Amino acid sequence: MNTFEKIYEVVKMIPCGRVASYGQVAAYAGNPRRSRVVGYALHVNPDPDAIPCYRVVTKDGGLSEAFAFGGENVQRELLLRDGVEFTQDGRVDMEKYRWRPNF
DNA sequence: GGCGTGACTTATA
DNA sequence: ATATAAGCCACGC
Repeated sequence: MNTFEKIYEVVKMIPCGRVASYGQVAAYAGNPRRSRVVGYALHVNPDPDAIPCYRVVTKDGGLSEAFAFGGENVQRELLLRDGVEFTQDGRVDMEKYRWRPNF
């Protein structure tokens, strides 16, 4: 399986109400240094219907500055719709909403 | 195949 | 705290 497909698989396996960081996805894709490829993979986003790129955030739980699949505002709505709350800093509470496959 | 770029992360100064 | 370097992989030229 190519790195891209692995990334897609990982992103698709993110449950509702949870968010994962690029590094996390990259780590589960095989190597945490693939975070860049994760960004590119979501950038091309061949299947946005199965690949909720809005559930992928930076390590700080914040959205990428270049995030523009529809608008940062849209992302906030989608995450809120999934039950994810935002902190006053406009970031996701990674301690509570970070994707935890082991948990 | 090389080079530059990019939705990132980590390490070092 | 910011700045810089390196690492990884895919795409376009």
